[in-house]
Amino acid sequence: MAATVERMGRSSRAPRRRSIKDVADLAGVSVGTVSNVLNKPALVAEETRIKVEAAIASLGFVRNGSARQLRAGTSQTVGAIVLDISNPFFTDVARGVEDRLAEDDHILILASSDDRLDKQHRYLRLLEEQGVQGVLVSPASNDLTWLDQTRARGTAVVLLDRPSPSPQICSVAVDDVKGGDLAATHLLELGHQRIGFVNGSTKIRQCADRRKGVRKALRAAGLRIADSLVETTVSALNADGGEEGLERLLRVSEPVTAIICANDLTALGVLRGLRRRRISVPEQMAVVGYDDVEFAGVLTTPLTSIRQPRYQIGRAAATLLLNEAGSRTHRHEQVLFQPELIVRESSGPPAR
Amino acid sequence: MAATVERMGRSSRAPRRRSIKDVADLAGVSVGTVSNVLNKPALVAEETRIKVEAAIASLGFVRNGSARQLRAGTSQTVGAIVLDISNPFFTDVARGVEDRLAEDDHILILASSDDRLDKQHRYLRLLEEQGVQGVLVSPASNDLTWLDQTRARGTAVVLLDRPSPSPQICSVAVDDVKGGDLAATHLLELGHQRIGFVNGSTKIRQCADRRKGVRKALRAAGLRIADSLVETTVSALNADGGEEGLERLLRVSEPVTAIICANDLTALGVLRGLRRRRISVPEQMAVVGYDDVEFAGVLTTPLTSIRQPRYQIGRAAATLLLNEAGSRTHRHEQVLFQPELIVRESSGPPAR
DNA sequence: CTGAAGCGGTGAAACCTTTCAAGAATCCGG
DNA sequence: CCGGATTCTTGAAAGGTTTCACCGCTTCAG
Repeated sequence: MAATVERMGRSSRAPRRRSIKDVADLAGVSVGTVSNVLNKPALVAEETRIKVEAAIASLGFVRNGSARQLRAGTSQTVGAIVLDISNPFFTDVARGVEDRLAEDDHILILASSDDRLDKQHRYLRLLEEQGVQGVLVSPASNDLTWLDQTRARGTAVVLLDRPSPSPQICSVAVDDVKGGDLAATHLLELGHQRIGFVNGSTKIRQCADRRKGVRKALRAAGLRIADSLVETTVSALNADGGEEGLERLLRVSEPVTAIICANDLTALGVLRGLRRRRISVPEQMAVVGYDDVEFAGVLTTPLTSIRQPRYQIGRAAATLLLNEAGSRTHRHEQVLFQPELIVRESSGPPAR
Repeated sequence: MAATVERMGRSSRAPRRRSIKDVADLAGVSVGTVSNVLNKPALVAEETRIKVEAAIASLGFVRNGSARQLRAGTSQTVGAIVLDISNPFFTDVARGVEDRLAEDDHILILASSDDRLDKQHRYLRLLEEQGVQGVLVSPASNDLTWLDQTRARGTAVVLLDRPSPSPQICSVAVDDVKGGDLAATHLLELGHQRIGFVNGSTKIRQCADRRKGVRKALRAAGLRIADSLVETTVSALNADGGEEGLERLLRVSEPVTAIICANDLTALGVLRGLRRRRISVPEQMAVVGYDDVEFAGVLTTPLTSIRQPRYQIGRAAATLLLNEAGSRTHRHEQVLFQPELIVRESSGPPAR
């Protein structure tokens, strides 16, 4: 992993950027006209426009965004603060945001708070200084006092992957209760009566909601929670956490015939542990994941999972933000997407 | 996947942002002094500083980045244009970039060109307008004429994941020839004499380089390429491509005992195909992937792969860029990282 | 006692663009 | 050929920050 420096060279850089004035001088018009060519081409005569455009091209002129923004009072940037940029969920959301912004010629400043409040605040401040039109935030804590302050200073805010606590705040999220319900109902319909649930801490909103959904489904099927659900909480929602959870579930006296996992990485660990113990999937144990990450379908045993419309979430959030930043009389909206069950080979009926 | 709007509310937003002048008035000092408090606190007397800081806090003042940048001529932003923001490789690189930039209080504007030249150029222009200190670009084509123009206008450029064609250009990349060599050498040391290679088009630089490395290793071991290497080119470097490549390799008269894959997704397809045919890994067929993506180690048969120092690549690129943008007498550097072989269970000696 | 340097702060210029009232040029019908 | 409408273009102001020459005072070395 050692880096090697191969070759070197010296640099000398250009001194000063061309300004609109340089263009005006070259084209023999005033700066106002150049500005009009740039922003309201319809106002300027064909002939003049061509002259100016030629000057722009020959100088390689590029607008100075700062001056533009300072004067016009409006910027072309939007900020997003996500919890973890390495998480494919947020990456896909970001892609949706970016695509939507591109349609309005805006660009995205993407930052990752790593679930830390201090980083979230630091980025929030930097983005405000940049004069972003607004920010999409996947909040790192339940404390939302910063939100009012930020909005009071004129920066629009849309909550990402977190339902809004108030009708005064825009948000885009997914119905995690429904997701848990879908997973459990699917297994119940296959005939399972006793289900294991490898979950994360209920302090995490997503985990708490998914748990709620699972329990709801069991009750709706007329089962007693105490008889039909074996829950285990793991500290890390990754493959190792999954193996650990599996181990605990297998030690329970009355064994489960199916396992729901809080996310696909956890499910991966469960699958790995089952394979090591030569417990076949889905014949001896059904497994359902959550997130439907890209590799879920290409595992040696393709994984049944709950899909969230990640790209659409991003698009919706961007749309809301552009709308909120754009109009003075904006109607705040709370968008709630529905998750979807993707059935693959890892789930089947329980053994006879 | 249908979205539902749950509740609504109306908005009313603040009229005007606080300026440095408001702070000065409240604190009873001049704007120059406030500016000094902000930028050179050492220059201003303790007492005055405290007064000003109190005023800033009580007004909730946030610097206007545009005005600052316009006057100071320097910004706090850096742009990055990557080929695919959904690719974990680039995500991890981005994280490295971001972390490094944070140390210097800079922020990252991240854009994805999706391998399209038009998008690359569009983003390049927008970033220039924003007045970024510089851009990290993973180029979408071999045409680098834009680079000189961009630099002539004063924007620093560092190539990402592409070795620089000239000593006048900074770049950070990984030695893909070495990576191919590592994979092949590993298999040769295990005793394999006849190896399959599922590769992408050699038009892709990474694929061409890795192929070069594989062939080099075989020659170094005294083997004839014609006898020891069976190559197959697949159109898509994903799981389906892998299955397709595997199928072709298995049809060859003199069978291979090991397979090298152009990336881990391809390897996933190969593994899946082998499993379906009940060919055991690694006993009957050894498999080596490339990239060491996160799930490589948690597959049902953990995958031997070639790791690239993604995070470090990002950090290095950011460092180079900050350096190039910062100093007038910058020495251009071409950093080449070395890949690393990660041995897991999918590779073993050939069957007797 | 003098001149220079240090201190803490001031106020105006400069950065580059957009905006807009007003002026110039052109064109039309009468 | 004129008055007036229409179409283009101009010039200057405005926007918020940083920078820098400068000011009046104190301190200190010579």
